[in-house]
Amino acid sequence: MRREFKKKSRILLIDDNYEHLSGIRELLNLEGTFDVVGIATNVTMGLNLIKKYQPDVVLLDMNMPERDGLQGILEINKLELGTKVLALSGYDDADLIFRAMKIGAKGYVLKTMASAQLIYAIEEVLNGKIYLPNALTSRFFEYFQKSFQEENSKQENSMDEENLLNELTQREEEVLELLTQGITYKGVANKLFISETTVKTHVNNIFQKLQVNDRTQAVLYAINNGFLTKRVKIAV
Amino acid sequence: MRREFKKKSRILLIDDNYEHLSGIRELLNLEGTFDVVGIATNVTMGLNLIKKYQPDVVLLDMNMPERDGLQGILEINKLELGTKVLALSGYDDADLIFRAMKIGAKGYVLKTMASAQLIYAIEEVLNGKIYLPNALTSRFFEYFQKSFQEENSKQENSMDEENLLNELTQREEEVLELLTQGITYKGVANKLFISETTVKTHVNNIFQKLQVNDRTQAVLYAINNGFLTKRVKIAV
DNA sequence: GATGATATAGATCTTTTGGTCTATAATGTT
DNA sequence: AACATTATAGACCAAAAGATCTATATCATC
Repeated sequence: MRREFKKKSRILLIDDNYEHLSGIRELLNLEGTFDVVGIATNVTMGLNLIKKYQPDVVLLDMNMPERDGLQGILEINKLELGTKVLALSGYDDADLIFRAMKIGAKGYVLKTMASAQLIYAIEEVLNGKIYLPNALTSRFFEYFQKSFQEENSKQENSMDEENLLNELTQREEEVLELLTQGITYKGVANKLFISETTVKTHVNNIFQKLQVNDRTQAVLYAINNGFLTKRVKIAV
Repeated sequence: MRREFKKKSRILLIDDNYEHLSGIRELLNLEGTFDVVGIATNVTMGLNLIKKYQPDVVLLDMNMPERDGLQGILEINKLELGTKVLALSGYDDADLIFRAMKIGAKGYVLKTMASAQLIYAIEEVLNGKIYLPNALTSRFFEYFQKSFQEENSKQENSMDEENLLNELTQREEEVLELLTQGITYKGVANKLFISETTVKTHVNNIFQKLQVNDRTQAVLYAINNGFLTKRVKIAV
């Protein structure tokens, strides 16, 4: 696959600093393999241009007034045009990096980085990879690990303690699952095609096993102990 | 800071494959800047050696029987000796990478990687950085973003919708807070020094505002709508 | 064939919850 | 002064939830 014969990659730039914008455009145009199909100084304009020109990659500045970069990522992704967003920022703010990556940026580069690295980042992203410079990867993970620290130390301690959820039989798990959706005995009975009293029996057994005395506590126990695994929640 | 005068870095290896263990030991010894202070073929042995020799870095194989690698990371960190764990694995299993990094690995390298890269990884980790090869960074982030996908798309849609929790008065929030701990009317009444009927009134108002009909649903609404923000949960 | 675990279900009773309506005091707003 | 909001609280009632005890039927396993 020789570069010369490849179609030029379509790039769009969004940055409220016009000087910077022009600088990058020059740089990318000089490179020869890129085609800067549009530039915008705010997200709203950018979104319109994206719809119009459907670029492969959008370089999106994170630090803009009003509708900011994070929001921009979400909205670009909402268009579902397969546009890849490469976040661009002046600072290596760990929180910002974390949030940008979390909501779907394909990479994150600093404005202070050498232009060669920017080019490389764009190429990686174009190839479907995710690109984060080593320094930012470090900062990202420090933040990442810190945000999970609490949970980890909790887990260290509770790891040898058995998870009471494991005591539940399959049927009991099904019942609990429905309880975590806020359903009454009658509702559960209907869903599982069993009598209400049977549900009550199951629920009572669940309470015994989880050492709680009511639904709410059972549901909370379930949520806090990985019953609804893969649940992730960090404020954007 | 010239390498020759630096104290050799202390490394410990844990891998159930003895051949591999010896191979790495040779490699690191040849390098000259490392001092392999111990090797172990399982986590239990490894932990003992770590307590004894206090290495700077532990190379820990992820794919071991019985007490596995993830558990190993947790337990090494629990010792709080500042030992840096570099995870080592034969496969680039995204889930495993994610979980290892989440619980505090300082890096993750594949056994198939060139020895130079292993050396580099160890050095980065020794310097307090976090090291993940580009390929694994990509895999990590794909997994990472996927696990947040649901939440992101939810946020896109619900971003303008008002959060019903905002309708609640301060007192109602306090009551809801207690409900999310699984407390009865009587319990809430005692905690807030008000009568049980007052609590009922508040709770009824909360139900109205959140458009639910019982505690469980209210608690679930609260949890799912950022009442307990910064809550993070991914199964280890 | 006895044992144990599981799923099913009925009877009974107490406690808790939830719905509705009314009422008062305090506070702030127009 | 009139009005709205909020926090407080009582009365009453119906529905739901929870606790306890007993009892079958199935299935695996020893």
